[in-house]
Amino acid sequence: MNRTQATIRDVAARARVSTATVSRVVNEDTRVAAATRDRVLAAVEALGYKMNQVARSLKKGATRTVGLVAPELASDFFMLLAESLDRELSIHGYSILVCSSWETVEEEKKRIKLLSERLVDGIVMIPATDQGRHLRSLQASGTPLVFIDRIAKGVAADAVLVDNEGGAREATLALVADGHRRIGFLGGSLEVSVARERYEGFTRAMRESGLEVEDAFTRFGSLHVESGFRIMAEMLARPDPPGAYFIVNADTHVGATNYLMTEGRERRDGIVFASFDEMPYSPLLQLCRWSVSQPIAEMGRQAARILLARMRGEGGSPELLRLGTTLLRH
Amino acid sequence: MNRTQATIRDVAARARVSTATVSRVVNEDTRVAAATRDRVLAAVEALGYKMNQVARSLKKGATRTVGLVAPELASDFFMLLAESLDRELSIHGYSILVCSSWETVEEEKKRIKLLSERLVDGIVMIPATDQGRHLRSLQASGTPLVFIDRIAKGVAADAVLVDNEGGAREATLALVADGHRRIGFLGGSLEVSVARERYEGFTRAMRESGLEVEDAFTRFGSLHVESGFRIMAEMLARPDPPGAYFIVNADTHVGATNYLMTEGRERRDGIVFASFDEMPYSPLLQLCRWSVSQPIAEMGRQAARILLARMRGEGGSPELLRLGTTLLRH
DNA sequence: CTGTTAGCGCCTTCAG
DNA sequence: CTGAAGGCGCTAACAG
Repeated sequence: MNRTQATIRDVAARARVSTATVSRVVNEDTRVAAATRDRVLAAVEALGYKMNQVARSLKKGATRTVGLVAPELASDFFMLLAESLDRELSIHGYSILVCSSWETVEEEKKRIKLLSERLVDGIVMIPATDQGRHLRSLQASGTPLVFIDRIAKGVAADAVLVDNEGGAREATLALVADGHRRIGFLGGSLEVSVARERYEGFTRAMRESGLEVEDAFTRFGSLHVESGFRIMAEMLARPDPPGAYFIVNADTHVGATNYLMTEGRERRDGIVFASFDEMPYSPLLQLCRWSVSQPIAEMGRQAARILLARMRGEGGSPELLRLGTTLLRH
Repeated sequence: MNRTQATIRDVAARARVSTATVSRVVNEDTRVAAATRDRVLAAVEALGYKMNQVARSLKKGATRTVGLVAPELASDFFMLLAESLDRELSIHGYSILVCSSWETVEEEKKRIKLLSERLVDGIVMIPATDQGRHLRSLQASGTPLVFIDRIAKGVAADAVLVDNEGGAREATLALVADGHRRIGFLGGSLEVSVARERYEGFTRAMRESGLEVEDAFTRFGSLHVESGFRIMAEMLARPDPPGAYFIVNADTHVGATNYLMTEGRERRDGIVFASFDEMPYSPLLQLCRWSVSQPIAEMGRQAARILLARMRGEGGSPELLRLGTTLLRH
């Protein structure tokens, strides 16, 4: 085994052709005589030649790489998305460079800069916040950007979202139809567009049903398990808490249910949830009556489709896709 | 905004220095006069210069990128690992290129080739199977490789594993101590080292306790939710199923519990689980009495540590790390 | 302290 | 159908 990797030159020398011909062969250019091609391929085989994609990228100004930026990597939503994106993009020869923004704009900015220096051909991102001004320079440089799940302001990019307001409204109306009149809201900060839209769907459904949205029955936290645990505990510490709740996402839902599991059975009797997200472990969420299922894999497919089109150079004004959700009864 | 990205040359021209000086400044080389540095930095600012990392990588023969290959991206274990790795590696300026092997060696081989062509500086992988012969050429090329969670045969690489046998044994012994004598095993294929080792821990504990491992009480599937659901159903379809089970991982556990949730309460009364993995939703796994918690974040940290050392060029024989697990009572 | 120069490995006209 | 040659943007000797 040779210490150093064979280059296109070594192959050329061995096959007694020029590097241009080797390049043509390995790139499947048709304008090469069959005999020459065979000689080149034999040399490739013999030397264990492997193309240096970095050199190729430098020459072509494109890397066949897309960046994926998310506020955190350890979330069910993110991983399903990443899997869907990988499936779609790898078919077309793209690799995925993942990075976490740790839920802050500053870190997001750094990641974007990094990706941009690495000449990624496109970026898919779940923005950490509503703020999108730091993405301007990216756009100016011509790198396609597709938002997914959430959207940031101040920058015109394609986006694949779900109908958060509609889904939340539907779920809340289902609780109302079940006869609940005192309904609480357990959710994430309104600064995150997803949480805000779901809150709006909730309040709209309440208003349409002639019900009051009581501040005392509303709790905002982050979108994490611990937050769900805490705000559920806070809620139940109140004198007369509601029996039904709309919950903003899966993690909050898990946290809230976890809290109730630490309490006695009598404490959770008569408590009912309607919640965003349907996960493999959803059947275990005993208090869940309604869940709003998001088409996560489809979001990944659509984002990949749009990004691929942009990377192919297809122009046009930004596409804003809002996919529907499905209400499930448990 | 200029149509084309400024290069080191544009900066050099504007600052009236050579490209070498610009290179020194942007690479924080100290041997540059303060006045010159300032002029260069001003030009960098004015032109919005951004280093082309692809060109840099070509020149240096290193990309500050590590590949992460896993059988699937959509698993809680994988995503926690990815997060931990990203945290550790990004500190040192490395980015992560993720790809899925879709649980097959052929696909794994393709991904490895891709990563290797992209000149990643190192690879962390959860092998899809025991087979590791296709990783030989990678090793020969000098790219450091660290296995995590599982290990493949036929190739000498560093590995970060957990004590699967010990953890499974401990959990099984706990069930025995609770008075159970008829204990079933719900698990993954023995061709996956993780499942095989846990099965061995289970049988060892049974043997040590003077108990029989009955084939009729043993079910192998994949390591997924659906598999857990199915094998639990199969087990309970038997005339006289056991009341206690050791379950090989979180997904199988969720699947098995999901199945029991579809059945009446009387059906699951008296059924108890001991299982590998502790997840945020674990409190919802009502039938779980004992769980074996894996230090996933620590595995990521250790893998990153080893990989960074290898990428720094530190030699030595492969390091095989086996981290301990923690038995938790529920 | 700064500049000149020679590539890293590949692609791509342009000739032949 | 094939070869020669000039970079892509950056770094690293080597001079000065």
